[in-house]
Amino acid sequence: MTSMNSSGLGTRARNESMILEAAERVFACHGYRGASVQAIAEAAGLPKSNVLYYVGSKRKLYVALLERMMARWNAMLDDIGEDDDPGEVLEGFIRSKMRLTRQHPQGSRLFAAEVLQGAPFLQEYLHGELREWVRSRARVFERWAEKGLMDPVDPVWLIFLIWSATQHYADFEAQILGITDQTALGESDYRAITDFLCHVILKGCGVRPPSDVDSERHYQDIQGEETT
Amino acid sequence: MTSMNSSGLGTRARNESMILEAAERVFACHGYRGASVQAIAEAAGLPKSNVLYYVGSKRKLYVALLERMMARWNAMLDDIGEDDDPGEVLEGFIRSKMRLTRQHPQGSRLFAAEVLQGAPFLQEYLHGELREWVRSRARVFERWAEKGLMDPVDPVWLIFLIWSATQHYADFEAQILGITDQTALGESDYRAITDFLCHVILKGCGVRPPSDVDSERHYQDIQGEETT
DNA sequence: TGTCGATATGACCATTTGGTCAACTCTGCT
DNA sequence: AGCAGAGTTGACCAAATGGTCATATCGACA
Repeated sequence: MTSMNSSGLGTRARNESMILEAAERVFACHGYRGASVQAIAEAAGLPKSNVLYYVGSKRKLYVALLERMMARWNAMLDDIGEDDDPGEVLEGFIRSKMRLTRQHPQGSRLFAAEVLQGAPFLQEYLHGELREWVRSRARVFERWAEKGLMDPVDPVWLIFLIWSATQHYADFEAQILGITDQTALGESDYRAITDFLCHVILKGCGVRPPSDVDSERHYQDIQGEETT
Repeated sequence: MTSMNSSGLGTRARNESMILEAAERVFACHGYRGASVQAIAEAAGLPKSNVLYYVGSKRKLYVALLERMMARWNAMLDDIGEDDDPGEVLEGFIRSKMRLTRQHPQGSRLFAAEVLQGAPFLQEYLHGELREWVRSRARVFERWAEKGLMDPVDPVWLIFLIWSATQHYADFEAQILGITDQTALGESDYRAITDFLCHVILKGCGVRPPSDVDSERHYQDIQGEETT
C-alpha cells in the first residue's frame, strides 16, 4: 500500500504538482534562462535541493511543463470534416482556445516565452504534429470557400488570427489590465470578449453564425444587425 | 570638432548603436533576467567592460531600449476625430501597426517579453499615456457606432484585437515559420497578411472599406464579395 | 613633443547559478 | 527493536552573474 497522507495524495504526487505549479509561474514570467531553480523552490515553499530531488534538473522540469501544456492543447482539438457547419466549427474553435487560455494562463505564457526565444524545445512539435493539424484544417476551410460557405481567405492566416486574438488575453494580461484599469479579468469579461471575437471573426470571413438558441445564447445584443 | 571615423559616426554613436541593436536581440530572446551582459557584449563584438562603459548598467540599457520602442510606437500614432472615415482610420491603424511590427521585430518581441513578466518597467506608461490614447480612440469608435458607421462592438477589445493580430507576426514568428515551413516571412507575405487582416477586421465590425483606387490597390481578389 | 579627455579592456570582486552529495529523518513492515 | 526505502536538506562546487577599477591606448590640439 503506497503511503497516503492527509491530503489524499502521495508525498511524491503532492510535491511534484506543487513544484510544477510554481515552476510554471516562474518560467512563464522570466523565460527558461531567466528562471532560477532557487526562485522556483521559494515559490513552491521548498528548499532547492528538494526541488531537484523531485524533478532531476531545470531542463527536465521545463520540458515536462511544455509537454503538459502541449497535452492540454492536443486534448482540445477535435476533428472536423468539410460537411460540418463552418460557423459551428469556427466558433467552437474560438471558444475552446479561449477556454484554454483562461484556464491555463501561466501555461499559455510559458508557451509564449518558449516561442519568443525561437522555440528551441518545440521545433519538433511545430514542424510535426502542429503543422499537420493546421494543414488538415486549412484544407477543409478551402473546401468551404469553394462551396461559397465563407470568403476565400487564406485559411492558415485565419487560424493564426484566432490563435493570436485568444492567446493575447493571457500573454498581454498586464497590458490589458493596465489600460482598462482593472486588477483581473473576470468571468463576464471573458464571456464578452469571446462573444466579440466570434462576432468579428465569423462575420469578417463571411461565415454564417450557427443559429443555436439552445446552447449558451451566444451573441446577445451585438448580434442581429447585419450592416442594415 | 568631434572626431569622425570612416563610418561617418562618432565612435560613441557607432558603438552605442551597435550595442543597442545587439541588446535588443538578446533581451527580446531571453527577457530581462535571462539576458546576460556577456551575451550582449559577444553579440555586439565587444568586451563586456566596453559595453558597460557605454551603457552604464544592464538596467539602464534595458530601459533605454524600452524607451526607444515606445518612442517608435508613439511616432506611429496620429490623431483622429469622429468626422474621419472609419474605414480609412481602421485600415491605417492596422497597416501602421503591421509596418511597425515588420520594421522592428526585435523591438516588438522585447516589448512582449516585458509585458509577459508583468511589465514592471512599463506600469507608468501603460497606466498613463497609452491608456489615454486607447480611451480617446474608444470614444471616437463609439460615436461611429452611434452613427451607424460600424457595429456596436466594444472599441477597447477591437483595439486589442488589432494589436494582437499584428503583434503576433513578430512574437510568434518561430511558430509561424515552423508551421508554414518557411525560413523567413517575405515582403509579399506581409502584404498579403495585412490585406487579409484589413479585410476580416473591417468587415467583421461592419465598417465599409475605404474606396481608394489610387493608393496601393489594397484588397485585390479577396475584396469584392459581400456574402453575396 | 607633451598633454588631456575619450576610449578600451583585463583583472578582480561578491553574489548567484545549476547541480552533487553525504548525512539525516520519517514511515511502514517484520 | 531493527531494517529499508522514500523523503529532506545543508554544505559544497565550478561556472557564470553584474559591476568596479586601475591601467593602457587612442586622437586631436598645443
